[in-house]
Amino acid sequence: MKKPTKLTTRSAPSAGAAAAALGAVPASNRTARAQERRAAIVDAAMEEFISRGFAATRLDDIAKRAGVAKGTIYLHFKDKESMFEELVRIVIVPVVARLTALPPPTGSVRDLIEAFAGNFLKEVIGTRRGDLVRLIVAEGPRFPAVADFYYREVVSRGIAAMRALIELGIARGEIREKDLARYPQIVVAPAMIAVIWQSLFERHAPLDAQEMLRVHLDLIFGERRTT
Amino acid sequence: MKKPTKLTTRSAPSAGAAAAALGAVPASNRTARAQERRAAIVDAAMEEFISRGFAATRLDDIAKRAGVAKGTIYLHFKDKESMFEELVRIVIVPVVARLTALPPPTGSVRDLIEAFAGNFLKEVIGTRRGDLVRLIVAEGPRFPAVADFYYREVVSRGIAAMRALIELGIARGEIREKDLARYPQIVVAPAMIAVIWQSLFERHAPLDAQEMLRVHLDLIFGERRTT
Amino acid sequence: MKKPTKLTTRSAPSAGAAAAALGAVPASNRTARAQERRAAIVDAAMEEFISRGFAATRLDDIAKRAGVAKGTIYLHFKDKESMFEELVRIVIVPVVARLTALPPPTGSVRDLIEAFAGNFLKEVIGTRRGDLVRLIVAEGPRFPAVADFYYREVVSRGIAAMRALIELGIARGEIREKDLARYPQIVVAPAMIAVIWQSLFERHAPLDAQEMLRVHLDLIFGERRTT
Amino acid sequence: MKKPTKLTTRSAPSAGAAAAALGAVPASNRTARAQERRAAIVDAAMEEFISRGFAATRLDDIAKRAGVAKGTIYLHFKDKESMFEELVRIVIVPVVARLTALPPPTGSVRDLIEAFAGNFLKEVIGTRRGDLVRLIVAEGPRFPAVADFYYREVVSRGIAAMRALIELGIARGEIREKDLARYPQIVVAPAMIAVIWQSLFERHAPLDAQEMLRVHLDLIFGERRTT
DNA sequence: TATGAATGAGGCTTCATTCAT
DNA sequence: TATGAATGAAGCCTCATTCAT
Repeated sequence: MKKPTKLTTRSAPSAGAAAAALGAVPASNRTARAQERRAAIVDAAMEEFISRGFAATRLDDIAKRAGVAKGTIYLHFKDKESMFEELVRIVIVPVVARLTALPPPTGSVRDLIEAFAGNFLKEVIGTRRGDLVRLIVAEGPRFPAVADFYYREVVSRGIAAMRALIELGIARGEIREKDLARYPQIVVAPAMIAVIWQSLFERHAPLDAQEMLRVHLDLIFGERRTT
Repeated sequence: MKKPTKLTTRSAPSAGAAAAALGAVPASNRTARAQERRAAIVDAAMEEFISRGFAATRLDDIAKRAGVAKGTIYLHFKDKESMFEELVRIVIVPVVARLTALPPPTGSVRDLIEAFAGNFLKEVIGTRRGDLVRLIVAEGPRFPAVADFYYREVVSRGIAAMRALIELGIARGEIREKDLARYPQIVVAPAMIAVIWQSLFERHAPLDAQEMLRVHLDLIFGERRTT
Repeated sequence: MKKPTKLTTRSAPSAGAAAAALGAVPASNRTARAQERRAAIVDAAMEEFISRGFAATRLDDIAKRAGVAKGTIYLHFKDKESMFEELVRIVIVPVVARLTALPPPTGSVRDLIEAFAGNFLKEVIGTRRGDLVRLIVAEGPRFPAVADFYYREVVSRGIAAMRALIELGIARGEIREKDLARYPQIVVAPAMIAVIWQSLFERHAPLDAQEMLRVHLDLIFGERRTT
Repeated sequence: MKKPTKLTTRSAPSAGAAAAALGAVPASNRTARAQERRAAIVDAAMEEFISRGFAATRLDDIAKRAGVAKGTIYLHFKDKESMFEELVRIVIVPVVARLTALPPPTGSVRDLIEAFAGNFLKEVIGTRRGDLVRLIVAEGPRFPAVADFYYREVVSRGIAAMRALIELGIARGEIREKDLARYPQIVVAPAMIAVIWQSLFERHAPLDAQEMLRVHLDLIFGERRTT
């Protein structure tokens, strides 16, 4: 992070106290407003970057969508490039946090992976977050910092976690293919493909991602016996 | 840059040869030169678009790299957009043509798919053609014409061909998972992931795509018995 | 150049005054400045378009002359074409407004027309407004919108007004030639010719427009008896 | 004239003789062809300059319309500017020549002027030549050479001739208004206005130029008694 | 802090002119 | 002579960034 968030800084005593006295927000109005604006900018920027790519996105449009003046953006971000880089962090960090704080692994490995797939299906594929993945694929080469961050925070962790699951699956005899632990990418691949497919080819040929992932899990774990 | 480029070379050997191969006649020098130039522009544009994306690529740079004047580009392409769209066609069409004219399918389905994977490995993953795939993923949403073309010429055909192979594999008993024929994407997914991985994360964690694809095929066909 | 121009002046007195006259409020300095700039651009553009014609005029030169940056022009006008079209409106509207609010028609028809000719002489012939007329003649065919506007606001009204005067003159017995009311253009023609003559042939043979118009009126009304 | 016409120069002896032997043209084929091309270029250029103005006319379009290659134009004209200047000369000279060699002035002055007006009506108003006049009005200020030439060859002569006629008319008692001789422009003005009107406002309000000119002559000569 | 008018570098594109064939 | 591909200067316009209010 290049810029510390202003959350706990500079709470204007007078104005802040007044606001507190009125019983609205605990934090100073000043700061609260600023945070709202910042969030609005982040949301708007996300939207624009996703639908136009980095280079084709205009700060004017971001400002308009966020309901702020163009100059305001520069109160929160150094410039367009670092805005983009911070953006990816800002959006991804909470997602990673949530995934890291996963429920304790109980039940079969297939159940675990299925649960994970279910989440992914609901929260990523076909959503704005899915488009973010495509955006990173698109801009990664021109933004090494973004690629680095994404690899470090998401990919490497995801791969590691998946590898652990696979090894567990192998140990428990749920997974037959022992080499799979060396390439957790294989397990994740169809989910990624689904993300990309929705962005590019949905209108050519809709893809039932859920069913595809099920078939893929059947391939890995063997067909599920009807319980 | 993975491949050395023809920065200021005037007679691009490969392109020149290709052009010469097309016309039976010695071809008036005039025309031959024009073809060379066009090829040089195509190569240069490819390179630039891949490494910077559509919007961030400057025609000036393409011209410089191709060793022609800026205006010359406009003798061959209407504008930047249609250059990009034509480019994708120009590069992809011969690839599709080559793949369409495949050798007669003999041997086991696994052998066939393995052969195909081998080709893909050699000709796409980690090459400029692979980068082109990433470029299409990146720019597709802003270039419907490109996405359409790519779906029509590459994706739909690839999926159809793969489906046929899978069905053959099922019929012959090589493939157990019957639902696989409904989602040929699953078979292709790791190859696509490999393409993207090379573009984005190679320097973070090199991926042995060949071995990964082998493991994936083992997953589908069962482990190969040592011959 | 017939009139000295406000090359790099920042506060164009006349324009500024005009702007101030419009808004009752002291008008935030911001807005006032913007209006000044706009006026400066309009003046500069007028000057350039008149002396070079539409196609040969460079926005760079307009900006330089107006003392603003190139981009500033685009805060006020969509593009070069619509700037030109708006310009004609901007300059002509107040003139028409002034003429429409004419003094009550008293005295002889000849006096009226003479008064009108006097105004025309002072305010149009040999002035920048006269050059504008020539500019419209020059660019009209390529700017139908301009020709339309000019016909609607100036020509058709002028012809109608002149026809009314002629009919009055005929009714009062001041004008003998009855068919003149069918072609008010005849009455106006020498004035127009004077405008064009000043633009093109002044240096070859100066034309005493005032005297010419007098002779023309003598032709129409008969020679004036020495009062 | 900056470039001597190639009419009598360089008649390739051999080819020329051969052509002559065949009995076709007396001049060499070479030269004849060149002249044809030159004429085609002149026609095409006229057309384009008239409909687009100098700056907006592209040599490409002239070449296309003339059926020659772009380079060929440069074999006949030094550059775009001098082409334009020569063009005006080329087109106007024969017209002037024809008018200079007028029929011997017989009959009344009114008849003479009426005859002239008739010619003007037929040959100028509403024709390409009329548009040429508008073109000169449009481009004159930027092409002093053109304005000079036009003044010298057409305007001054026309004015002089008209003045002579007016004086004759006054001497013969046909024209009452004696001062008219000082401003022959007055006599010509409606004809010029008609030219401009046709170019600009024909679609808004068609003008019966013939009738207007008749009324104008009535104004000058008094209404014609029915013969 | 917030604004948005102003800036001007930089990109795309056009087109007069050249020159090898 | 004639061609037209090639050139590159120059123009229009956009948009990230600044800064006075």
